[in-house]
Amino acid sequence: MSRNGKLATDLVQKLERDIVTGVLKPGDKLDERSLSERFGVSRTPVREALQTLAGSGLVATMPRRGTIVASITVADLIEMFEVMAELEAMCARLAARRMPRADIEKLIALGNECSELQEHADADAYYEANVNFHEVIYSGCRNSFLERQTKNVRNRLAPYRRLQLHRPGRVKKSNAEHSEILEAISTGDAERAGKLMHQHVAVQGEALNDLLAIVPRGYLEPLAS
Amino acid sequence: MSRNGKLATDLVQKLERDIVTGVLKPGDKLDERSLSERFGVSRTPVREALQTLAGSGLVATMPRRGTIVASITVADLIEMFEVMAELEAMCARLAARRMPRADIEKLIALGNECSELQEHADADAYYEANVNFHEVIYSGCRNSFLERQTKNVRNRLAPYRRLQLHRPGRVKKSNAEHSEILEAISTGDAERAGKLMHQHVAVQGEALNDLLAIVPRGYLEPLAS
DNA sequence: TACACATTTCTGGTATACAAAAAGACGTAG
DNA sequence: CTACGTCTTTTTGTATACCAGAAATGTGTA
Repeated sequence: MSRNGKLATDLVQKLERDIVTGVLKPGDKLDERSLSERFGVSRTPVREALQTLAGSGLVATMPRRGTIVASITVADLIEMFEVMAELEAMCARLAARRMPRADIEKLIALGNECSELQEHADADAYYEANVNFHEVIYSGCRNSFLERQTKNVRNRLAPYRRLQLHRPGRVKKSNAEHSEILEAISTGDAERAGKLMHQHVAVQGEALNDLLAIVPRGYLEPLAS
Repeated sequence: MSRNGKLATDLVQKLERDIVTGVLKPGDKLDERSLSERFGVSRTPVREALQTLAGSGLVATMPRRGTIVASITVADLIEMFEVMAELEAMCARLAARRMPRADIEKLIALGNECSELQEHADADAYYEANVNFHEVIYSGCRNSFLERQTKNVRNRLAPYRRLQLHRPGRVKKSNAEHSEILEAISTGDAERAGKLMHQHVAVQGEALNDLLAIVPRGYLEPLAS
């Protein structure tokens, strides 16, 4: 059975996908034995995978008490969105200065795809296209370290961010903002691109209250880190 | 023998300290068996510690080829400093808006300490005080997530950043910049604080060439990630 | 002398076994 | 009937044994 070659890495990717896509929800227990027999490997690579995921913040490990999919406090959520807005704004600023023409074309295409999907009110499909749109901008900043850093924070926020789109009217507004950002980038207006992206990503004021109101029980910790 | 309670965590902290303080240098091999007998534990916690450090980017693990203290490419170095400047700038902006009066007093004290140490040309002591100065600003941003994120990147850059201070005249200039930043923060001028901090941290133009010129052989990878 | 191939050795990856601590179940006492 | 304490069970943390793959070395041939 046991195929060679870095089983732990595979597990990390599979678990990461399950967490980011919402198959596994914040607070879910990740039992080592269950996982090991589910994936047909021993506990060792499972433990390594969990260790890695803990390092990137996607899961939380409490000594002697097991590991769960990371659930964060309201304070953490606010802080992380604050940082996320800044990171994405930086990506947008740099992208406006550095993104090659070919990628701008790609961005335009994805913008159009978002617009089309918006009509059909398919939240999941739109979410996918939306992710692609943002990723092209990450890539366009031509700073692979910033790109990795940004994706990491995004992944950690994914379970909560996904909820946003279910707010009525959010998809339409989001799409309009995409158009503005796209225009700023393609004209090379770095400052404007950054500012627009910051507003696009930041969750503040009433929008924050709305988000908090629809976060399911268990997604948030009562208190403590 | 084996004392209970999360040996791996201790190892992470010890190795992290050794890397950040320069006892272990980029490119140094981290042999699992040597480490395990040096610390008197089995390979299992050693592997977990290395896994964790790999997650935070301080060491690099090549499949079947062992792990070394992370050595990065010139391109990586430039990218990371670009992000670092932005993160510290964000800390400074937020600190200017949020830092409580008591912390500002602390910052003034540390600024003075830096000034005094500058006279004596003790690079290591100055480096220490300099770290403290910056950490008070991280803390002052009142965003613990941003604080952790910033410290993480700083740790990864530590082996290279330490080299900067050995450039003649750098300490004096750095200290002058601290004064300006301090003034901007204490007067609540967020934009100015951010801009000054960005310039303070960013390594660009001739300064970059100087830095690259004194990076020891082995600190940088020839190519590839 | 230089290069190619085989063998050996060393090191990392995986599995399993054991120990310790926490959670849960059960019984008894109040 | 409830509450507390003890025992069992479950699950994590650590150690050890085994396996596989890559680097190093040695040998033979061109």
